[in-house]
Amino acid sequence: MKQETEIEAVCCPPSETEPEAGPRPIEGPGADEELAVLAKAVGHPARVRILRLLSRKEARVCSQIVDELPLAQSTVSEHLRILKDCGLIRSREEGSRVGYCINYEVLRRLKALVAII
Amino acid sequence: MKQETEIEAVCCPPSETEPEAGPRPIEGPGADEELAVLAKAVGHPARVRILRLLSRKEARVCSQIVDELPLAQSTVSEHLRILKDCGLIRSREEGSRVGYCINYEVLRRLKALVAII
DNA sequence: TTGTTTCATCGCTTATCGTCGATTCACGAT
DNA sequence: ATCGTGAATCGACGATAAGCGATGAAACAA
Repeated sequence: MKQETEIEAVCCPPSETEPEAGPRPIEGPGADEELAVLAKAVGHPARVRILRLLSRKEARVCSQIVDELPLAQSTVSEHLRILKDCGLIRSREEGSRVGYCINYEVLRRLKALVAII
Repeated sequence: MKQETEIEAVCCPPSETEPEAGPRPIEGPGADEELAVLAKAVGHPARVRILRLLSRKEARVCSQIVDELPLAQSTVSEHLRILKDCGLIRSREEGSRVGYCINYEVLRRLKALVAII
């Protein structure tokens, strides 16, 4: 049996290609760039919607997310890729499906960066 | 004598064309769109930098901001316009200069919208 | 096997963004 | 009046983003 906490049970493991999430400065040029990258990813209504769907657990797998949005499957897939590239979400293969979940570590980081503006 | 608090003394009055800042829902489609608009405005390093300069009071007037950024004056002016259009900053004519300041009401709103993702 | 489902990726078109130099406009100073 | 300064706007350009349909790959069902 794998060691799974309540929250990890429905979430996705970190991937190798995921951006580093270690301790980083919350100010300075690097932080400016980091905040800009995360904010840009959030800067689209469809992606905000996706984040909320995942956060509220109203959807988990790709096909469910597609059903909730008035966009083509390929477009939704692209939005998911953008959110994944900046680390805000993670994915896990589940048979023929793909489950997505929030990466709360990066989301906390975004909140912290916004909070100190 | 005008009624000026410590903070208002260095800030700018609301403009007529400024987006409505009344009580609005923090969830739902409207909130998604609102968060996307604000996040998109923050989604550029130069604009993050401008917000920090204003927040830390390291710069106030346009020419100071231009001096702090490695961009042409017209480009900085465009970034200022984008931040102003979404309500995150305000401007005030000061003789031949233009003073800018954070609109803390809208900034608080952004923080709240991000916080509940 | 063959078909179906699920999702990512490719190719393409259109729209928006970012940047700049040049121009214009409004003030103050001379 | 003219000049100079500070800032917004304009026009153009390349780069990036957003959207879609079509295709491809993997998993499951029959």
